[in-house]
Amino acid sequence: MTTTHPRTARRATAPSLPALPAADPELARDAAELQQALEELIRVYQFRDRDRICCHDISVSQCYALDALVQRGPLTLNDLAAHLYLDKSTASRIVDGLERKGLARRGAHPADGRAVLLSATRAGARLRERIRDELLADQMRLLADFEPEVRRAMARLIGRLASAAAARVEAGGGSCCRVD
Amino acid sequence: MTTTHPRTARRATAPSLPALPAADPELARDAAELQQALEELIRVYQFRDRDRICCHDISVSQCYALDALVQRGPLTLNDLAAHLYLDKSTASRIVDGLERKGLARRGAHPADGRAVLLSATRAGARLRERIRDELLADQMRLLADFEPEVRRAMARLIGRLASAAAARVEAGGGSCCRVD
DNA sequence: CGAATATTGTTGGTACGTGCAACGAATGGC
DNA sequence: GCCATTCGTTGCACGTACCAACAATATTCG
Repeated sequence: MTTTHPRTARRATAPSLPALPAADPELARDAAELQQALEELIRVYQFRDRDRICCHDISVSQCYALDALVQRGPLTLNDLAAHLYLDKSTASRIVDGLERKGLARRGAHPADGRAVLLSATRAGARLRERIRDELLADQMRLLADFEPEVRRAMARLIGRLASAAAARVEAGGGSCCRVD
Repeated sequence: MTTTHPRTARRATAPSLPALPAADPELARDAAELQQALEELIRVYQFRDRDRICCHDISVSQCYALDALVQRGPLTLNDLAAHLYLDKSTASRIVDGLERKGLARRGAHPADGRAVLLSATRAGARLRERIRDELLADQMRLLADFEPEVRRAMARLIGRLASAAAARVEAGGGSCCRVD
């Protein structure tokens, strides 16, 4: 325990894992398999994103933020932070970067003097479109090797998984080392 | 173009997107859906990992590295870096962190005086096991809501997708703004 | 063998990502 | 009008990430 990371050690060891579906070997196997596959998937996609996005003079996080601003219209900083699962300070700095590059704008909130309304500029929307097209082209090349039913199933199932995971997280479904 | 990120601008605009499977609206739709779903999935899982792993006084990257060392036995630094899709300097620093915490060790390579052989310590293996169990428990709780066939399919398809993506990346399937 | 070349890992430099705590400004309840 | 709350920014500390340069060792080839 040399460095005490901020997010560190709210409780080091769970006394006993909370309410598991208990003995279901099938479930356990599926979970392990999924865990392994997800880890690989995330590692490789993170790399891909770094590689593909950074050459547009924009970071991956900035790209995600830009995407959110384009897709979900004007957002307050808190909204954006929540959507990205980031601290508002982090979100603020990411917006700093986007603003510096002229890709996003901080506007006044009509009804709340404290809040800011973030939106993408024309240039931001254009860039986002270009990057999106490139990633999509990548994805198409990758998917072309799969049978149509398989790739359709992939998209659907991953969507369901993402939604379920998001719901879990948003429901506070267990922040770090749960305090019950 | 204020800040010139290292990985920036090897070529700003692709002259014309290389060899797409061209006109297949089905494929395009699936790709777009998958893209969207993956983005959400990765965002939420990254958050989960940060939240779950960091409270063990270890960073997400360090955890991935530790996992690789445990699962794949002793590795050289280059091997580890390749596995994690990171620069060797980054990998070296991550190992610094693990070593400082007594979770990994740098050993001499029997056949090559330049190389180091990285391995996890007992403590490292134990920690990795504990974290793995927690993540797995999470995963099980999440999967418990799905029908058995669905969750099995999820695990399998995500595995296939990850493999395909990894193969693409490793084949140099298109580094940033491809130079042809 | 010995010199040139290549590879391995570390370090310096730079910039961004990330969270927490503390802060000023504005809002809202009373 | 005052106090508590909320919004966003900033200070701080550290991790992540790249590239470039370097020392130490291996390898190739004359």
